[in-house]
Amino acid sequence: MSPRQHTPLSLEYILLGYLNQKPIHGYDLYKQIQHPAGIGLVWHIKQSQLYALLDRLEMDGLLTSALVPGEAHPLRKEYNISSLGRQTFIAWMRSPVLHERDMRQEFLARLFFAQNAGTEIAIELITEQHQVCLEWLESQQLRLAGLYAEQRYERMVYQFRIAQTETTLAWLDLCRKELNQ
Amino acid sequence: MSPRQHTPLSLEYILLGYLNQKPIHGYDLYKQIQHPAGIGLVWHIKQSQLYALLDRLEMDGLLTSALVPGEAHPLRKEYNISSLGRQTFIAWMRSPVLHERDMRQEFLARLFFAQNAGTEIAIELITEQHQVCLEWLESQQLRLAGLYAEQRYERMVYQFRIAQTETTLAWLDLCRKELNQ
DNA sequence: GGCCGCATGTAATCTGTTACATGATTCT
DNA sequence: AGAATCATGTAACAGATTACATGCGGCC
Repeated sequence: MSPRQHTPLSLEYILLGYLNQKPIHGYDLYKQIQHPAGIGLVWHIKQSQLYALLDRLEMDGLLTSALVPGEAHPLRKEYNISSLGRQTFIAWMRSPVLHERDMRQEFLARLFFAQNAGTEIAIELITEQHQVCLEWLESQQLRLAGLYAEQRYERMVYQFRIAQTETTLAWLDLCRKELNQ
Repeated sequence: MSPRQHTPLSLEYILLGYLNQKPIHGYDLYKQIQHPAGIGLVWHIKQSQLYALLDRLEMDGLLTSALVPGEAHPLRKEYNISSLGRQTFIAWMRSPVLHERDMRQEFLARLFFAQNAGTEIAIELITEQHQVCLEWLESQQLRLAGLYAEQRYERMVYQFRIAQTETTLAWLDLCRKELNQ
């Protein structure tokens, strides 16, 4: 019956999540997802993939679309969530979450192999990564002030990212101390 | 000249990293990568992908292979890193690292969209995730004792994972408090 | 006129997963 | 004899990236 052989993954739920808020067209949706105060802080997507996913979600009946001819802009294709789409989204929101098993931080891989490269290279690596984290933190701290009290959930996701980076910094310090002994 | 159109990604460097330690065949390498006290804690790979990558690394001249007929085991294909492979690996180890921009934690996506689902659902979500993190932590704590003092780098990666999860727990508590106000 | 931003895509390729195939050896 | 583990893959597909194509409207 179903035209799909696979279960939709998180990216598709994220699109449904945005469409659950209001109808939107691809270009605007892309900008919203990219926006670093929102989901863009932790989740990325390419424009070409976005359009492809919207297409597929429509084919699967989770979205409907309507062409909006432009007065002051080019032709838009505005998407709207269907009741099936809304059901699917809610089912996802309520399904059990797991502990993420795969973190794929390139830095961790390098540190792991530093055992064969010698202590000095490991310390260099740690120092460099420490610097990168610090710079990122400094570039971000300013933004927190810009998140108003009403933007609760944006702020939470933001704070998560900050907290994780601070933990990484503290851990890097510990590693460096241990290697200097 | 080169048969490849792409630059190798981290997974391929991880294979080179293991092969830089000693010659090994696919099956053993797979078990080492999977082993949760090592790189397996943060990086996953499927067996079929592993064999495919080894194949490609050999075609690219980064590895050589030799068949080892078995006395007490089936036929093995033992891989050895080439000098080009070693150069490639070292260049990767010394290249600049970036701050990871993409974390893709499904839980964060759900929390973000909880703004449309209501506070109760958000609190439910947070409570559930808190439980998942706690259970994971408890399942892991025992292992730290098993990592001897010599296994420095394994222990560091391990401690990173633990610290990140503890930070997540603290952050979840903060979120819950804020939503309960 | 030329460039930038808006807006939607296509094609090719690469990365990673799922499912399956095959045969040897070891354990019970 | 049968099951589990050792050992190496193939085929098909899904997910994601890169590069390119196309056209409209507004601004300098």
